[in-house]
Amino acid sequence: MKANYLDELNEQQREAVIHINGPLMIVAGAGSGKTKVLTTRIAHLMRNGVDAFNILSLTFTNKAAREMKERVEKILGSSEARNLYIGTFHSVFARLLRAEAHRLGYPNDFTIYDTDDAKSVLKTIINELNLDDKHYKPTFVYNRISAAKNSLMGPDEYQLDHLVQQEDMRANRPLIGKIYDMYAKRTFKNGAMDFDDLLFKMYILLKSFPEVLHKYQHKFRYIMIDEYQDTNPAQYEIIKLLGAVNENICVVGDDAQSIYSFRGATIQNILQFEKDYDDVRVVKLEQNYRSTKSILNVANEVIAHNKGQIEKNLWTDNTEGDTIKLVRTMTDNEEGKFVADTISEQKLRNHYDNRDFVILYRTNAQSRSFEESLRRKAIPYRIYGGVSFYQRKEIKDFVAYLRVVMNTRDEESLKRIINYPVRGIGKTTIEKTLVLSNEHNITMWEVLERAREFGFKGGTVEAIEAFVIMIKSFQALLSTHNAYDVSVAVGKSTNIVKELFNDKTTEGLARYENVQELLNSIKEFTETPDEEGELLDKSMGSYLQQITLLTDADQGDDKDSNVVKLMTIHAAKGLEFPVVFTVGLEETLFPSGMSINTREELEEERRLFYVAITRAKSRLWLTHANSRYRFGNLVQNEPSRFLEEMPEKYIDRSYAGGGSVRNAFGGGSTSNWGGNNMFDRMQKKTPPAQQPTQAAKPTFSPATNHVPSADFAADDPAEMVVGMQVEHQKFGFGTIASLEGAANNRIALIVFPKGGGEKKIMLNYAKLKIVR
DNA sequence: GATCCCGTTGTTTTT
DNA sequence: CAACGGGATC
Repeated sequence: MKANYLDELNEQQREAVIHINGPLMIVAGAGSGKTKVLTTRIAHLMRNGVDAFNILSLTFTNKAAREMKERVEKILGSSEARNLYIGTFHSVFARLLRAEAHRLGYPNDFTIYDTDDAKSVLKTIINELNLDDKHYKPTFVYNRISAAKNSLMGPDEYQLDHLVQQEDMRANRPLIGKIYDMYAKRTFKNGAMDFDDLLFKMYILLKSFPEVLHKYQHKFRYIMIDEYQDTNPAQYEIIKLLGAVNENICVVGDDAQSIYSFRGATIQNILQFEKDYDDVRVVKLEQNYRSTKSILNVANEVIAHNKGQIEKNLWTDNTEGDTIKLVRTMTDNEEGKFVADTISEQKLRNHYDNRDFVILYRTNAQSRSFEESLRRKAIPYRIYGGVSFYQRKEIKDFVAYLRVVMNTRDEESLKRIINYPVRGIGKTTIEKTLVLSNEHNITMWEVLERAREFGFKGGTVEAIEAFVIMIKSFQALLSTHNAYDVSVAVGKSTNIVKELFNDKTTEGLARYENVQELLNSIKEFTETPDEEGELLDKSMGSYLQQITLLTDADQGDDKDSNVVKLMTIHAAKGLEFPVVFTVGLEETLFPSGMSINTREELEEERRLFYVAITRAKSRLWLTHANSRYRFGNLVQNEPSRFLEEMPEKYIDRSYAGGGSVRNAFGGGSTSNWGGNNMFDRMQKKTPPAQQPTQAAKPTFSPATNHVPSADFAADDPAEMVVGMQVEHQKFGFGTIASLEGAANNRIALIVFPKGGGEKKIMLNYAKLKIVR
């Protein structure tokens, strides 16, 4: 054990670490050494006689959990840390539920449904109710149910709650409560829990079984929660229950970084923590060790635009550093090119490696232009997020076998594989099976097991019996072989591997490789040696649980891969990089057009921006494009309002008008707009063309200089017809030349005499005022 | 039962 | 501009 571990802390950090008993709230500003405090505190607890078995630590990602364990071990110099209970809310509760599920009537090897599985079940139910799944969109219904569960509202409460019912009525979807009810029953029948159930059922478990609650209250005497600002009411209540006896609850968070309200998180949890317990000790970590003064000052000033925060003053001893560069390009492609060029230059000029750069964006869809430009310059990169490996069809199919082997109640997975690969169990048979299972109130699997008894005949019954025997043979294998061997057997007996191997198309090849990769991952999982006697759960059930609960941040962070990283700002939370590009800073994109309707939404967008800025250690670029493709159309975007909230002092706006500068120089061709030109201008600080008005807001001049009428207000697009005179905010007055597209996606061709000629305008997107 | 073509649809953010 | 789903077709 390092004797001097306390010496490495500043005063506030030490105060947080040595507080052992009683509720503690650590308000940890960005880059203030939060992880260090958390890990040191755990080590300190253990050094002061607290048994590792009695410590529960909840994190946001599995990766954070792993790191935390490693760091505690390092401080302690022993492997006692392996006994700590560290993990994400979801994975920890999944593990506890796997031990207790029988009490709730679930199999201990219950399946965990990911979002796709859940939506698929919902779609089935919606169709069963003869509802239109275009009106009752599974995604919409899923979100409603998810929100309900995250506020601990079951189907009955949902249907009895006036406010909720009113909302559904107003949305013209009064039957969501009914769907919720059926969905809950169906997933239960399937022996499956969705993500939200892992919290919701955990709560139910603790509430309904006092002996269970007592057991875990006694076990988890010390509870630590990271990223507390992103917890939702369900998590809040569970923590409250678990911590009620000892009240040794330590929460760590930063209200300025609360960015998950769309997932039910409520910032109130952290704002109210002091009122939840008596004698809450509050420690504020206000020294930032990560960023330059310039970066931190910009961040502080931006976040100051939000109301009602926990008061704190984040400061740093670091150097002032470079100014923050603000860059405007004409298009999204040029934005991509600019970033790639700048990365090349910075590598040469400041000796950075690829791994020092990150490109942060608001939406996953924005990655495209950066991928292209990086590929063109042969800069290796890696995208985090997007479609996960485990969401690919061939992987889901294979995993469905494993799920059925573990839990035959899982109808969703069963339906997926019952005739894949084709084995003569067709649509009619499946329908019949489902009807029988409903009639007799048994699972689909039981119907299959008793197929002959239920009157299936000829080839069908043979096919079914062969299938049942096959699955049972896998189950038998499970008791003598490990997860990997069983998986290989599945691949062989089902012919899936062979079939994919024989498919020589490019996609077929990719699918084959993906399945091989899956098998490899199972192998790795089963064969990773137990670390110093640590008993890891190597069962198939544990594997399946792990892969569905993987977070984006968890995907292979090959420490040695020297590549530029691309990710959403959400995915970047908790990370830091020497050089950060935050891109797409435009109105309707960042802040998102979906989140500008209430103060709360806008403030969350601003916090997101704050998170983006504070990821940077030494250099920060902020970029935006004049126009970009969205929904297949070129749209013009105003620069983000957040850009106006930054203090001039630390900002270098000299490239703000990249496009205009280029025009001023007369170089019209994009292709010769090389990075070197850009770089040269940067070094020489050549004043851009519109320098004289720099002090004002030169960047924010609209594409044309139309000033909207005083009474400008958007009219209903439905009323617009050909020949009508309209006014556009930017393009001025024009005439509708033609209209196309369906009722709610009409596209008008409008002639703007002063605003640049013909424009195609999406009516439900652009704001147009009818003149006559 | 598979494949192809067409139209529709969607872009916040994720455990 | 994708990607996905539904329907028609073989």
